Amino acid sequence: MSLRDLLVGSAPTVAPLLLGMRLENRRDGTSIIITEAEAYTEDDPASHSRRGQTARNRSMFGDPGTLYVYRSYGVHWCANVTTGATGVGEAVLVRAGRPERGIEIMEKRRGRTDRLTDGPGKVCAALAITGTDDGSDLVAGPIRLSRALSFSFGATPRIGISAGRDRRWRFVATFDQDSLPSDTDET
DNA sequence: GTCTAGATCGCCT
DNA sequence: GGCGATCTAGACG
Repeated sequence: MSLRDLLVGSAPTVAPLLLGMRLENRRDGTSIIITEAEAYTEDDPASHSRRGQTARNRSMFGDPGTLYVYRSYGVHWCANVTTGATGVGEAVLVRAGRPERGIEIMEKRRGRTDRLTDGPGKVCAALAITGTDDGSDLVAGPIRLSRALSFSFGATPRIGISAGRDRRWRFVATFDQDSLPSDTDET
């Protein structure tokens, strides 16, 4: 399944799938591994798309895989991955990540060496994502989303119970060993 | 036209 | 835990 196909799904479905993915700025090689994501939909009172399309949230209604960037509190930029079919106002906010590559550059941008990307505004600051990137394509553009950790996951019956085994509510991820970040990447 | 709340962050106490 | 920074869409008059 292509990344684009994956992003056609609804935001609450796509959000957990973004965990473990890489978000990178190909202009300078900085990247993070996404660790927190939040879904926003059209019928969501907290969503910018709740009252239909406007000039600001236009990207949220764009093709799946579009980057939606907005300014928060007039100070910070926040990056979203647009999901759902074109014309549907859904997106997933990249809330936090783990620094992966170009850490020195990100440290310089953030003016510190700890907590580089543990908030949505910080993610954008570290990766130098701004309003000018709004509407760009996350699959082929300068700010790019890609599958970083090679893993598969499945749902199985829960362990150690006799009743309710038909509910396959145990979720397991299996990682490819060499796709895991090394310990030396720790922030 | 004016007011206000907001998907935040860093610094202050 | 509180607060100010600083911008914008939407609500209200």
